[in-house]
Amino acid sequence: MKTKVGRPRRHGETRDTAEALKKSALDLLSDSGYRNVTIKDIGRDAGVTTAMIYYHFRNKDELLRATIEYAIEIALTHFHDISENVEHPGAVIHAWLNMHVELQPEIGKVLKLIHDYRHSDVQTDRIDEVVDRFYGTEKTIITGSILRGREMGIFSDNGDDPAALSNLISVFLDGAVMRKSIIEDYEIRVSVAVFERMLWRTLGFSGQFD
Amino acid sequence: MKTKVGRPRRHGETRDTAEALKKSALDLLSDSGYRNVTIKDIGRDAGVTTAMIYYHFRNKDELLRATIEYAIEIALTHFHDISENVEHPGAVIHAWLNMHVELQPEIGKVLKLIHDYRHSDVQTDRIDEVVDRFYGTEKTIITGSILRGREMGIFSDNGDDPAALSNLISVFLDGAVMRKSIIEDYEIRVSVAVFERMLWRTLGFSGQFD
DNA sequence: GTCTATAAAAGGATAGAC
DNA sequence: GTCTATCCTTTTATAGAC
Repeated sequence: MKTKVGRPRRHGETRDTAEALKKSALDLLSDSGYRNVTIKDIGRDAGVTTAMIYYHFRNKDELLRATIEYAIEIALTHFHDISENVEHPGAVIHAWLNMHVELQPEIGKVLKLIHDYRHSDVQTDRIDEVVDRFYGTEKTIITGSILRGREMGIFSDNGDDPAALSNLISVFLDGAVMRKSIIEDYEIRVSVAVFERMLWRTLGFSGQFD
Repeated sequence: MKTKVGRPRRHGETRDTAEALKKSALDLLSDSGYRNVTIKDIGRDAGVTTAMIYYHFRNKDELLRATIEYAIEIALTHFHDISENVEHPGAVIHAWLNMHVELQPEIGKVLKLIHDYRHSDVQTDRIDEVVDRFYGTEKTIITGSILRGREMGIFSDNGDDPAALSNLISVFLDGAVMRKSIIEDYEIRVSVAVFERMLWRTLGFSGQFD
């Protein structure tokens, strides 16, 4: 993930501090919610004063926007890892589901930030774009796997639209990740496993990779 | 829903204004997010001054807590409507899914408030309780329908735990409602329909009610 | 129960030195 | 690049009259 070129630096922005700030912002904001987190809190957590925030970012909203972009970039890295390193279409989807279980806290943070920001009065254009990319990547990977699986004869073609199925998976996973962040006791691993079984049934797949 | 007895009134709390305030709070908070909404906004929307809020509620957090309770009470009313007026177990689940499509904005508001509140520093005990009741009611209704459907021979018993299936439905619906509030274009109706088909397949049900 | 007026606090943002 | 000090605005909350 090189953003050296193409991303306009605001002033003389150095990586270290700006990134530390985004990291702190991500943690604090997703954990305590926007309302409880002040510019001062974020600075303290990152080990700098508030003035530094205004050196690196135009204002609090800018920091937030940058933080969401930052969080999504990280998530997208994991997304691509799977699509590039896993072959079997069933295994891709399996890995996909599992990734959400393993990385629930991280993905939960991203979702929470997106959700928080959604109906704010801040200009959301650039965030819209990165959110679209987030869900777009997911759709590409899952839809592609379903299609490939059908071509390979692993999945049966029961007429369901692959895009619709992909959407189903995506929505369920969001729900699961969110539920886990609302209800501590929620057994996300079990829940996702039940969903997976249901999915294989729908796709006419045995659930055995190789 | 009579709360006349048992719920301690703070001062001389009259229904009209207090409820108007909760209504306004629910709208504004779920729409713009906590951070953009001030006590003044809520008062203005409800047609009273800020002082009135402090007459009816101890502080902003108290108003919020009351608002969440209020929102969940409303949702629970819809919940019970279905379980009491629909007979066929398949139809109950169908109605359940549909209710989330129809009432997405309202349920979305509730979820958003719950989510917002979750990791705040406010004492969350009373909210925990009402959230548990919210999900508990859902679980009771859906699990009961599945069991009843199996007893009636409408659903086949494939060994899946009814509670786990109920959970699956609940989580998916939360995801769908949330997705709709994040992505305007998301076709929640279609998405839920796809899910329903998948569910009937899992339950070995034709999808025909009578 | 509701308002006006105002106190008290917090938070966002900036100037200027190093 | 980073800090100290500080300003200014917004927001929460209260006192007291009607």
